[in-house]
Amino acid sequence: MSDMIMVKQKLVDLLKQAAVKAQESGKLPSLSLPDVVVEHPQKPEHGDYASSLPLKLARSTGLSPLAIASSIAEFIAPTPEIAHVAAAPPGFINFTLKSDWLTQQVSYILSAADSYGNIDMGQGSRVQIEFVSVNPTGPLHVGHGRGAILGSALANVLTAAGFSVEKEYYINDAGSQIDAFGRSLYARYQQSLGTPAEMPSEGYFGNYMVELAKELIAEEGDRFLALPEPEATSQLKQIGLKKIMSQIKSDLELLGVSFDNWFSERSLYDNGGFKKAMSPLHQGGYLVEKESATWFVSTALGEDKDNVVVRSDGSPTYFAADIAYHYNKFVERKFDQVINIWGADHQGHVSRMKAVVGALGINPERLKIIISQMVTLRRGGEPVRISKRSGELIILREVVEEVGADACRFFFLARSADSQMDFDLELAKRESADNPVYYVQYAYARIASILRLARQRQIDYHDGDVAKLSSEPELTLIRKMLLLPEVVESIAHMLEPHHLAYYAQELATVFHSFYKQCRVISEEDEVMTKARLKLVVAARLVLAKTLHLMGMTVPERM
RNA sequence: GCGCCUAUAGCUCAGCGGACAGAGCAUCGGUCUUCGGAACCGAGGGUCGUGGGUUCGAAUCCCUCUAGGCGCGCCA
Repeated sequence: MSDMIMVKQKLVDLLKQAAVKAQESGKLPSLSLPDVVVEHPQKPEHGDYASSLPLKLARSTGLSPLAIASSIAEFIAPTPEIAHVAAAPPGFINFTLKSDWLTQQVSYILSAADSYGNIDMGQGSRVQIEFVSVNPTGPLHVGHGRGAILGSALANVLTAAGFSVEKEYYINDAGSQIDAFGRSLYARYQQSLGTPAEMPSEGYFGNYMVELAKELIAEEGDRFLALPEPEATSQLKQIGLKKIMSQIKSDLELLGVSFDNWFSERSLYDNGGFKKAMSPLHQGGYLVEKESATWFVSTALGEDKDNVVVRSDGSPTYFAADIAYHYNKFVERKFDQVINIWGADHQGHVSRMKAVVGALGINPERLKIIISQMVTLRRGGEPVRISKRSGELIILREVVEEVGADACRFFFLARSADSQMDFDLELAKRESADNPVYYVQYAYARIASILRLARQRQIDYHDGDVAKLSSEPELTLIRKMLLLPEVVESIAHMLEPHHLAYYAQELATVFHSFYKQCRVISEEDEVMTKARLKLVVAARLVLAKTLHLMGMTVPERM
C-alpha cells in the first residue's frame, strides 16, 4: 500500500466524480466518459499532474475544451494533497501538490523504509518468469547476459509490484543438439588422448570443448576409451552437461542473477508430462498425421505454416517439448501469468507458441513473450563474432570480469529490450569514469558520507521536522522520490525494466543538485540540519531501492 | 517472398495520442574557504528515415517506400 501511487489514481477518481457532478449540474452534457488519463506534465509550471480529459470531451460535447476544463475543475473536491487545480489552455486540468503534503511524505518514506516503492498491483497473483534457458552446450555469451539482466530486474520489479514471482531456467537437456554435444565431446576426448577421431559436422567446435575434454581426462582418466562408443558418448554427455550447467550457473552468479527453479526438459518425458499435454491437442483436433509425422495444424489458427510435433522416426521435436513445458506451466503448476524472455532469433516462435497455448485452452494473454534484441560485441570498434561454434568467442564471464557486474547491469538495463545494441569493450573500459553507473552510485556514496559525518558528530535527528523543508531543491528531490512507485507500476505493466535506469539517473541528478545548493550539516542551523538529514536518509532509501531493483550494489564509499 | 525489431540532437538513447520534442556523452562558457569536483549551473545543436492517411491534436496509431538487424528445418 502506498499513498503516493494512490495520488495518481485518486486524481483519476476525482476527475471522474467532478465530471459527473458537472454533468448533473448541467454544465456538461451527459455522455459516457472516455478513459481518464492523468500524467506528469513536461513543464513544471503546469503542475505535478495533468489530465487532457477536457480535450477528449470537446468533440463529443461540442463545447470548447477550455470551458470544459473550467467546468470540471470547479467540481474537483478539495483533498489534503492538492494545493490547487487549474484549467489551462488548450484544455488541460493541472494539479499542483501542496508543499506541506510533499514534505510529509518524507516521513512516510522513512516509515515505509525498505518497502517503499512496493505496491499491491499483483495482489499475490503468481507469475513465472523464464529466462536465459540457454542450451547447456557451451558458455554464456553477451546476448545471454542481456536476457539474464532483463529477467532478473523484471522479477525484482514484479515482486515489488506485489506479484508472487518465480524465476526459472529451462534446461534443454534433451534433443539432437545435446546429442551433437555428446558426440563432439567424445571426439575431443579421443583426440586429446591421441586417438584419431572426427568431429561431427553439426558439432561444437569451440575451444572450450577441447578444454572440457582435457578436464575430463584429468578427472576421469581414459576409461571411456574402453567403452563402446554409444555408451562412452552417453556418459560423457551427462558429465559434460553437468559441468557446463555449473559453469553457466556460476557465470550468472557473477552477474548477480539467480533462479528459483531449474527445469529439465528431459523430465517432461520421464514423468509423462509430454503425453498429458498432447491429449488436449488430440482432442481438439489440432494434431494430424502427414508424411508419417505428427503435425500441429497452426495454419488452422492463422499461422502461415504447420509445425512438426513428432518426427517420422517417432521422436518429439523441440516444439513438442515446448508445448509440454507450457502445459506444465499453466495447467500443472497453475501460474496466472507466464513471462518468457527470448532472444531475437526466437522471434519466429512467438506466434505459434501463443497459438498452441490457445489450443491448449489457455488464454494466450496469460503468456507474455519478451524478445530481447541482439547485442553485437565490439572491441576497439571492430565487431567480434559471437558464435558458439567459432573458436574465438567472447563469453559473458570475460565481459563481466572486465567491466564489472554493476556496469553490465546498468548498461544492459539502460535501453529497451527491442533495440539492438552495440557493446564496445574498449569503450566501456576507457570511458568507465563517465559511465552513468558511477554517477548514480556516487550519489549514494555521497549520501553515505553525509550520514557518516552526522554520526561522527553525534547528531540526533529523530525529532527533525520535515515541514522545514521548503526550498525548491528540496521539494524537487521529494517529488522525484515520490515517483518510484509509479515507475514500479509502469514497469510491471509494460514489462519494460529499462525505465529503472533512467529513473536512477534522474534521482541522482536531483540529489546532486540538492547537495550543491543545500548544505545539510550546518553548525548554525540545527533545525535545518535535522530536517535535511531526514530527507537525506529518505533519499538513501529510495536510491538504494532503485539500485536493488536493478540488481546493483550500493557503495558506502567509492 | 513472408514475419518480427529498429530509424528522434554530432554520438548513445528516452519519450509511444496531448501544452514550445528530452537525457547522458561530446562541444562551448561559467561555479570551488565548510558535508566526497566521479559534482553543480548555463549555451548551442533536431523539418522525430520518406511519402500518404486517421484525429480537435501524431515522434507516438494505420498504410507506402527506403535503410539496417533477426527469423522463416521432421535444429534447439
